Amino acid sequence: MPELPEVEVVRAGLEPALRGARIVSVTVADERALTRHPGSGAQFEAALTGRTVSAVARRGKFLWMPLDGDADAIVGHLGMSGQMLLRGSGAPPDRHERIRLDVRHPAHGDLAVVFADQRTFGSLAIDPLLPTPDGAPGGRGTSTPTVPAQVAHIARDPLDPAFDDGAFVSAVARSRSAVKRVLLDQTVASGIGNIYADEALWSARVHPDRPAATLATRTARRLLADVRSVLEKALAEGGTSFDAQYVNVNGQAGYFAHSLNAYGRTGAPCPRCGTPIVRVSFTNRSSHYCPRCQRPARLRAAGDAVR
DNA sequence: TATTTTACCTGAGGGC
DNA sequence: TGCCCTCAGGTAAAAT
Repeated sequence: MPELPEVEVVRAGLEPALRGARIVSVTVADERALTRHPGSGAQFEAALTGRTVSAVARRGKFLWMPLDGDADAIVGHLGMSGQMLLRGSGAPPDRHERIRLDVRHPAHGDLAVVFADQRTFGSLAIDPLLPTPDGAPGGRGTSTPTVPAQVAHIARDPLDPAFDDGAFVSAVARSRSAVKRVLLDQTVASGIGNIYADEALWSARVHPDRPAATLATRTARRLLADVRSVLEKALAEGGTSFDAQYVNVNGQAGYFAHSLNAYGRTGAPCPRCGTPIVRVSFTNRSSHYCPRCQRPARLRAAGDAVR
């Protein structure tokens, strides 16, 4: 499932092919891929034809491609199963292909960018660019301090140099929700999904259901550090692939699935202590954790003060 | 206001 | 072989 590392792999793959490329034609094969776009498929096609892509940017799991003039951008979200694939000009349709952009790059020639999406949770849209409140660049891949309107309510991601650590720690301290829920809240920190939430919590030895506000400040900071190291390691390995659902722009899978310690390892021994990893239901999905390393509650004075 | 639940969607895989 | 059921889960809207 595409989370921050997977989306960053896609962004980095698209960047050299799209930066400076002119959109020659657009084909919307399935309008369900435009659920966040205010206009019709025909309007989407007409509005983009002839425009030039100036960058490929990302914040959290959102991608966007600013267009000439820097007033608007193509915004994309991969949802559960979305893919952005680079194909040769005239390549046959991909399975679950929803939208195709035919582009002409001054150095790389004619290419096709295919948005394919089995479960149709992902989408593309044209969206105006708004200034960032903090004046810092909107996200990875751009130096311009703007974000698409649809991304404006999302927090920066933990790998963003302008990420506000203090705001994260205070959001954790304020919330009565389970700490895993806070990690998944894109308005607190973006880019974290079910896989990396489980991995970071395992790494920090924090139980997913523990009320966020019960974490000591130093524990919250350690959790944030573990979030970062898990994301960075996954990024270095090309992201996590379980099946054909997540691939880079060339259709290749990532390797991080081999490095998972908790997620998807139900019944397998915890790499730290050997206790079998358990899986529990968590808001229509699953949490995986070590019942020995990640205790549901600790005595605050004894536990957090010491470690 | 803060938090929780639900809808959206398709294909893989298990059970019978 | 084929049908039915469950599961995967990010986001935003709706409900509490």
